[in-house]
Formats: sequence, structure tokens, C-alpha cells
Amino acid sequence: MTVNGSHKNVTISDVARAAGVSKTTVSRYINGKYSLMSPETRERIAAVIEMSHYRPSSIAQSLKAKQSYQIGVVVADVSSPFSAALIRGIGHVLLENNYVALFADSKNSLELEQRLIQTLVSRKVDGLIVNTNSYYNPSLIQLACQGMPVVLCDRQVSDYNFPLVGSEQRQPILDVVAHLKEEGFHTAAFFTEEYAANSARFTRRNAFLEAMAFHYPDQDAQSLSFTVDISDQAGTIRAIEQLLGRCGSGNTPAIIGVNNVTTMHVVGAIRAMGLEIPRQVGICGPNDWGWDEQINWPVIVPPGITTFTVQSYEIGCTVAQVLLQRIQNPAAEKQEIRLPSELVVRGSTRLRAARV
Amino acid sequence: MTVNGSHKNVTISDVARAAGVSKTTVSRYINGKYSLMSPETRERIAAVIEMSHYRPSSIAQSLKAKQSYQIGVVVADVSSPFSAALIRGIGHVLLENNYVALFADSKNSLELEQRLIQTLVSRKVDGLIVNTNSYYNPSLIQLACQGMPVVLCDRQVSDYNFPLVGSEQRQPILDVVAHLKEEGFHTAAFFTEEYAANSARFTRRNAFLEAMAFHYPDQDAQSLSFTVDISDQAGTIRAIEQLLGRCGSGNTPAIIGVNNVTTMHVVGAIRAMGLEIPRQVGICGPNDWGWDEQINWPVIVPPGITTFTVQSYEIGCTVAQVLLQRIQNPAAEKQEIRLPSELVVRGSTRLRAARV
DNA sequence: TTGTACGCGTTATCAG
DNA sequence: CTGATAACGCGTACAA
Repeated sequence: MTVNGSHKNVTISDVARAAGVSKTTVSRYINGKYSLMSPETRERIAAVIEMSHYRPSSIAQSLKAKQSYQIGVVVADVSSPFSAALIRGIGHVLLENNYVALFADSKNSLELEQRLIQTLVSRKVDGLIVNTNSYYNPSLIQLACQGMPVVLCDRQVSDYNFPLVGSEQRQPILDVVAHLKEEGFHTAAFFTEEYAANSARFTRRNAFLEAMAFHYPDQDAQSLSFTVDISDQAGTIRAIEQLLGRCGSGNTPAIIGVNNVTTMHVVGAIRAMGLEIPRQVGICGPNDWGWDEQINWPVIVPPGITTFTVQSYEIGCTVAQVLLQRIQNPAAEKQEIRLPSELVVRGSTRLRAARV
Repeated sequence: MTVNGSHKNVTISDVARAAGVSKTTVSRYINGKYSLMSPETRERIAAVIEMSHYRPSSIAQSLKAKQSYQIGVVVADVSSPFSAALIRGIGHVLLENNYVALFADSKNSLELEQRLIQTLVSRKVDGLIVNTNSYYNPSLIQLACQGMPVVLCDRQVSDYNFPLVGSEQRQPILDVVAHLKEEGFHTAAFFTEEYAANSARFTRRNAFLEAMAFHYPDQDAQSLSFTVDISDQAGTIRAIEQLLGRCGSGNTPAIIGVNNVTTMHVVGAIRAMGLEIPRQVGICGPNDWGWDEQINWPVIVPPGITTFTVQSYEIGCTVAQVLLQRIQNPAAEKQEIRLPSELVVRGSTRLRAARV
């Protein structure tokens, strides 16, 4: 049928010629305006399209329509489970609406993020979903001011009212600290990556401070917040040692990880130290995996890791929907949507049971 | 591309008019042909572009150039670690070459895969990277015959010689069975998802059979290959019980998972049964995580899971490079590239040490 | 050194 | 019911 590689792309004109009609009619056929042509022409066009494998060029369509039907999606880290579930949700909604996603991974770098956004903008995406790397982000604000529909994911930016979809940040932390107190942990500690430029981490940390003031009023919460580097296990081990030293023997602290990756990093450090969970130290954190994931690490890692859920897949669906709405109606009021979280208690914080 | 009333999109004509030159000259400026204009005009154009935030429309450019500089990437399952690392690799190489990726997730469904590919094709992607769901895939073959550059990822398709980049399948399985024999496991078993339509799983299974014939010639390898459903833990538990029953008490079998997800699923089942690893049962499998991942589950899950590495990130880089080459030179010889694998022994198969 | 005119594939407008 | 024709934004022979 077709000859080597060099197969010319069949266009609407080719179809028109072959069917003996005009481009206009073919265009009408493509757009389903069958009432504007006789059944015979319709048949004829259908046959030609079938045989030639003709597909309209969405590039030309975009040029004409001034819409690309493409959405730019910039995530901070594809390798995080949060991003994976997010991408699925976004992809699902976009596909249903005949949009396509241009995904890009900013590798936790603001510089790369900006470069990628530039690229996507010049690709004429109709809108942008950004899981940004920086709370201070003038270039993103400028973009929005120029009329680009932007919806943020999980992380807010200062000095501009972006629409945002993310998970609830404060309540789950309050819940988890209450739970730790109830289980009899001597104190709670918060292990976070650099949080200054990351609104999600920042907010969680503040919630931790707030919860500590309530449940552990005699503790100095500030000094129980440790900033760690997930590529430096030795440093994390030192932090844990410091925490244990402060509690004194016989007293068990619990660690809250700021996110999934950090929590797992801390688990690794605890295991490297040979500590017993939860008798010597408790551990818990958010669970970014989407609900349908097969590798459910909090269950698999003994004795089961206590988590609070993050509905990453649903966040993806929602953020895509919000963006599409915004594209249709840019004047709509900007909303900030927070999906609820749920505490799932597992062995890693069941201190009372472990003491029996 | 959005025109939100406030800010019309500035085109090359606008720039030309504002700078008092013709579109041609502006076009030349954009494409860096500075030798074709006087320094003054160059300055003037630069100024206008700067002030107007003009960016050439890559849609119009694509229409003209008959190249979209877009690559379609269809993965079988974004939520698998393999895909995440793969996407990173692909994205990295494409960005460096001024290409952009249209990522799509086929959710392990051939039907969805085909639909997605249709979408991508009508988007006029310059090429396609596919981690396909089916070994029998006429529609993909047809596409290739029509001249679309296609490079496969890890999974081959029958009856057509596609270029492919993936990991080595046979050798690591042979190595791992040899290792199990050496550690004194009574037998090895292979736990796989449906493998008939998946060349990677099929090949690994065959390698298992081959290795068994060599290292465990007295065992019936066929019946030691279990097909499991990762959404059915009860079924997997039954399979493990059957395996244990066959070995008899005092004899320890080891399980090889066909892929990362299956291996973790089996670990979950083993834990649910309360079995001790590796004393009562050994477990190992491939590790799809990219080298730079932070959540390194084989290390974190006690007693450490023996794996053979899959260089997912590098596979992504390579597959993108191969595709770009193919786009440049469609007549080039088709190659099948297999990246090597390495056995990493951890506690989950250290039977001798566990018996001491 | 700069500009004119046309075409890329599609759709909307208007005229039969 | 059908079809010419003009855009959409850009690149490029071909002039000047």
C-alpha cells in the first residue's frame, strides 16, 4: 500500500479532489454538519477519508481557531508519587475534553521551571497548570497578568491571587499531632525540606507549630522542626540522634515528615540506625500515592506507616476542570479548592500497643 | 494563546508595523539572520519585540515547516516508577533538542492506547515513543508503514521490525536464578502478570524457564510460573501457599517478581501471611526506579529486597535520541538497544546468612 | 539591505 | 445543498 517512509500527508484538498467536492464540503463533513450536504456526498467523502486515512491537521485547525487545545503542565518532580497520580488525573480530564497536555518536569528547579514555561507559552498553550517551585514568583505573575490562564497545584505564590487546587494542609497536621499525644509519645518533631519558598511545606510547618502549642505546650516547637536534606542521610541521622538525646531515655518521640519523599527518607535513616519503630521512635507523614496505586508503601513497610491521605488523582482531575472553566470564562471568580485528608493509623505510631 | 479581551496577541505583522519594516525582516531577525539587515533595523526590531513581549507562534511555524517539533509519548502506566524515570529521561533529551513531549497514559489498556495514538497523530507529532500494551498490534504497524517514525520502549511487537530501546531481559534472570541456587533455596518460582501479550514479561518468563532447566533440572519449571493479578491479594496468597506446600517443610523457595509492581505486590502478600523473609520465603525482582530516586524501596523494606537494576532514566534518554535520529534520517537501519542490568543482592535472598 | 507575494491546511463568510 | 474566497501567522523564493 504505502511506499517507503516518504508518505505525503493527505490534506483536506486531496480528499476534496478525490471525492469531487470542494474543501468546504469536506470541512463540513469533518465537523459533523451533515445536514448541509446530500447523503450521497456524505457517503462519498466518508469513503475517501476511510481509504486515505485522512486526519485533519490540528495544527491548521489551531491556527484558524486561535486555540491550540493544548495545556501546559509543569510539575516540580515527576518521580514523586504525587506527580504521577496528578498527571493521571489531569490527563483523564483533558482527554475527555479533547485537550492534550504538554507535560514538563522542572526537577525542583525554579530556573528550569521558568525556562519550561517560556517554551510552553511560545507553543501557545491555552493554559497552564503549575506545581511551582517558588513562593516568590514574579515571572508567573507577569504571565497571568498578560492574560494566560494559570491554575496552581498545591503550592501558592505570594502577592497574587492565583486559583489553586490542592490538599488540605492544616487540619491533617493538627489531627496527627493529637493522635501522637494520645498514643503517649513524649513529643513530636517535624522533619521538612527547605520550606521558605514552598507554601505547602510552610503551611504544614506552621500547622505543626500551632498543634504543638496546643498539645505539647511545654515543648519548644521551633527547635523541634528540623530542616533536612533528603540527599544527606548522615545529616538526617544526626538530627534524629539529637531528637532522641533531648527526649532522654525511656521517652519516645515521633517524627512527622513534611511529605512523602521526606518521610521515606527518614524511615531509611531510622532503619540505618537500627531503631525499632514505634518503640524507640514513631514516624508518620502524608501519603501522596493515588488511591488506585498498586505499590502501597505505607502498608508494605513494617510495621505499617501511619499516614494522612492526599487525594492526588482527584486533585489532578479538579485542577484540570478548574483550568478549562477558566479558559472558557476568564472573568470567573478565582477559587482556592482544598481536598480533604484522612488520618490512617498504622503500626508506626501505635506506641501503646507496642509497649504492652 | 488566550485572548482575554485585555491583551490581543501580538503577531509578526504588528512587530513589523511598529518597527517600520516588513514581516520578512522581522522573520529574519527571529531566525538570527542578522547579516541580512542593518544594525539599526536590528536594534529597532529588538526594541519592539522586547517591549511587546512578542513570541513567534510555533503553531504557524509548524504549519509552514511541516514539522511540529512535538513528540508523542504513550506509556502503559504513569504510576509505575519505570514510567516516571522514563519520562524524565525523555523530557531531558527533548528539551535539549527543542522538542516538546505530548505525554499520555494508556492505563494498561490497548484500546485507550490506540485512541491516544490517534489523537497524537492528528496533532501531527513528528514521531512516537510507545511503551505498548500489546504484542499483537496491527494498528501500530500500519502507522509505521505510513511513515510515522516510531520507537518502542521495552516491549516489542510481533511481525514488524520496530526500533526498540529497553533493558536486557534474559541475562539478569539467569543471574538471579544462579544466585538463588547458590544461596541454597530449594527452588525458585516466577510470579508474573498476564504475559502473553507483553514481550518483556514473556521474555523474562522464558529466561526463567531456561535458567531453571540449567540450575534446577529436577524441578518442573512450567508449574513454578504463577500468573497473578495484582489487584487480588487473596489469589496471590493462595499461590504462595501452594508453592510452600510443594516444597515441604524445612525447604525454602524464592520468588522472582516479573516487574517492580508485581514484586511489591508479592511482598505485601508475604507480609500479610506473616512469613519471615528470607527464612521462610525469598523474594526478588527488577528495580525500575531511576538511579537518582529518593524513595529507594528495596533498601527501605526490611530486610532489603534483592533486585536487578533497570536503567529507566537512561532508557528514556536513549529512546528519545534514537527517535530524533530516525526523524532526521528515516532510512537509517533499525536497531534494538538493550541496556545492561546489574544484580544487587540484599537481605531478602541471603538465605545462608539467615540460617546461621 | 529590504520588501512583495504566495502557500502551509483549515474554517467562516458569503454567494449561488 | 454547494462552492469560491479570504483569512489565521509565519517563512521564503524572488525581486528591487
